Amino acid sequence: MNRFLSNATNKIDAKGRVSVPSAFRSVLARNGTEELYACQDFVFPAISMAGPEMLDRFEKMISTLDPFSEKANRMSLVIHGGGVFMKLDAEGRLLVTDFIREFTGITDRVTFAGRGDHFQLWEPAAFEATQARSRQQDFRAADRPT
Amino acid sequence: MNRFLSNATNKIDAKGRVSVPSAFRSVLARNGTEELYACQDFVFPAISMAGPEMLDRFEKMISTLDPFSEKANRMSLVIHGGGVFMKLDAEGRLLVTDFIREFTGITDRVTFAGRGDHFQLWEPAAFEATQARSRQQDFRAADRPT
DNA sequence: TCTTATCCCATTGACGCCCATATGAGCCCA
DNA sequence: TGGGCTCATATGGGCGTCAATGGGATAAGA
Repeated sequence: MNRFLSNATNKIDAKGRVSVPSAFRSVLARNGTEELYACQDFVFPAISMAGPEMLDRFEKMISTLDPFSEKANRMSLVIHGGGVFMKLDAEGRLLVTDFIREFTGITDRVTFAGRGDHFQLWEPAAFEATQARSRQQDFRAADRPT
Repeated sequence: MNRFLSNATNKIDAKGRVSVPSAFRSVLARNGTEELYACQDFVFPAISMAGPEMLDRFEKMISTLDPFSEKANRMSLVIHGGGVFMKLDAEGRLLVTDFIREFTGITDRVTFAGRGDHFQLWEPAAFEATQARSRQQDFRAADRPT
């Protein structure tokens, strides 16, 4: 499998590290991803992670704009200024930095959620709640004939 | 990695110096940048820094404008009149001058924000606020890459 | 001479690298 | 079917290195 699927919750240890689920790590390995680009999600209080190609996609989008425009500047501020490169340690763990904690509310446990071409870091309760709500609102309602 | 990414906040010491984040310094080293060109950002209350090639880009940009236009004049005033060359000390610190303080509002701490091909110096709270607002305005709605 | 900037060295705390332990799922074999 | 074995994942922690910071000493400029 080459896509990020399902979810799992792991503990943060005393040093602030957390194991990335093995299933996700093997997707990364298969894609040859060494470094991870992490950025704040635009909708939810979650951190999105993927290989550098995600950053490339964002930059391509910015490059269509006038580089001196305010909009291009704002986008760069979020994409470049709000993104980080991280790498896993030998055991496949990553450091849960303040950058991640503050944005997500994560304290001692992390829920990893697959999102197809990337995965996300969530505060467990927030993930639970948001997922439950999404299931109801977004599907049940919309797609029914009125 | 050869781009300026992510952000970090460092303290200004009693002598007015601040450490440039190690990640940024290694990008500079990789590009062989010794001297830094600094100027006021056009959009935000931040100081932009990069190697001298950034000045070249700006000049090229101005040369596309009518040299007698007000816009060309204003730009030159900022780029040439407001630009400074700085260099780091042996420990990778730079001196936070009044030029920087007055324009940004920086007092005792500096947020370094990556911008891809350059990086910026911000007053921490201002960066936080501007980035958060940009994330909402420009991304939530429409313009996400597919 | 006094102030401001540069050079050099010390301290501390965080992070990376490495190895050890535990938990649990699957497997083999009786 | 049940007991024990094995392996992989998740977790815990020691230790060395480096980055961030502090501060004294020296050089340069006003």
